[in-house]
Amino acid sequence: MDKMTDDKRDTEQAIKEAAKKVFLVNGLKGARMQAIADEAGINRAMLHYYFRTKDKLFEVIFADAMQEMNQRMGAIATSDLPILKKIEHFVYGYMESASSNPEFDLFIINEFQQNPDYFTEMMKTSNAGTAMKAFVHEIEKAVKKKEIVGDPHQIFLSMISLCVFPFAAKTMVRTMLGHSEKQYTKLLDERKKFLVQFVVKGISP
Amino acid sequence: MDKMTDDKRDTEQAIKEAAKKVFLVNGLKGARMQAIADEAGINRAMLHYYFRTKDKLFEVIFADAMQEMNQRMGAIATSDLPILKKIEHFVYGYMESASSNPEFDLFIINEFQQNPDYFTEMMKTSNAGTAMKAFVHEIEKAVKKKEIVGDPHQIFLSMISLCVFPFAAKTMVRTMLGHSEKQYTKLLDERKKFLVQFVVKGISP
DNA sequence: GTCTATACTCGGATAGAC
DNA sequence: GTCTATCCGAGTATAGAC
Repeated sequence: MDKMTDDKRDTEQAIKEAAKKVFLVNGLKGARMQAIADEAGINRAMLHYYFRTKDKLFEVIFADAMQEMNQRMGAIATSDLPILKKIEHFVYGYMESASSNPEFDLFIINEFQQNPDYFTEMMKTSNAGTAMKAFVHEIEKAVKKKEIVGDPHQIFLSMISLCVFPFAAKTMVRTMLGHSEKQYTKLLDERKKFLVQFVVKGISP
Repeated sequence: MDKMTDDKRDTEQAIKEAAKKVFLVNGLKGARMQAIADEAGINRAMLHYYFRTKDKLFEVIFADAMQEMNQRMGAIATSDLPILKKIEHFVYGYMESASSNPEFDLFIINEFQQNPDYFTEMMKTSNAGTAMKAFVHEIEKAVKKKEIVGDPHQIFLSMISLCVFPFAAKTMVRTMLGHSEKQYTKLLDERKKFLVQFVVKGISP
């Protein structure tokens, strides 16, 4: 009995991990149930046994992914450090989180694009939304106090762009720059430091 | 005879325009031949008559798209203005071009991701590659002359990120900021001016 | 719970009449 | 050149034996 339960949990967990991998790389439509089954070391029928349909399986994985996004954006919410420290904290937090899951950014962008309504709703309830709004508000306050300059939305959008794009468009950029996987990883690693300086200078009065 | 030829050209052209629309939004795999046929006001069989297969049709459209990318990047290559003017020129050129074709950026990123080898080859032959390399080189020279500071690749990547991301992740960012289509368009329009100031400050010595 | 066999659906491609 | 009918492969989902 215990054994059965454990087996079940293990299989379920194995499927989830496999599904995450495959969905992140290929998206909902692009993912193949066979690929997920292979990755999990089981056969297709099992997937249906545990999760009924592809869509249902995706929803589970996707909820996890949103959870991760919340955490990333949570890098924002912390404490009441001065704005420049907060920015530094966000850049490092996001970039490090993204490094351990490079496919994630493009995945989210795409799924957002294909199902805007679903996400609009999701955004309201999730704490990613509130964390971000809070951060934008911090920027607004700092601008009012003349600690930094520029339109708050533009500043926020710029930070997101600078952090996310290099991961989302990884293959394209790598090809453009003619970098190897290793070189690009190095570039991304060094980028944290560069970005903090770059952004801080860009918005200083 | 003339009439037939004209009809043929017209149909072919109609298909190309329809295909471009559908492929840009849905990508190669996501696009449906039926959707293209509907958009062009003909039936599916015609698509095959004119372009044989979906892949062949895509290649034609894609070549056009790369052509467009070349032009965008061509905004770089121009003349020997001082580096800061060149940057300004690039930002305005790219953003305006992207505004008239907002789906393009995400499309390219995705197809790149899914077929890296194909593009790596494409990059070598196309002049988009050379135009970019030239621009990176300009940045390198300017850094050496101490006109600007920072790692040239980081600077280049930052410019691309700042310009491309707001279009590529349009829906996601809009949702995050809670903007309407109109508000977001305004944000993008104002962004050109913001970016030039932001970047110039960020890399000034 | 796990497997094999099979049903069903969708979408790209072809044949053949006009 | 254009249309209708049809084929065929791929991929999801289910039935049923073990």
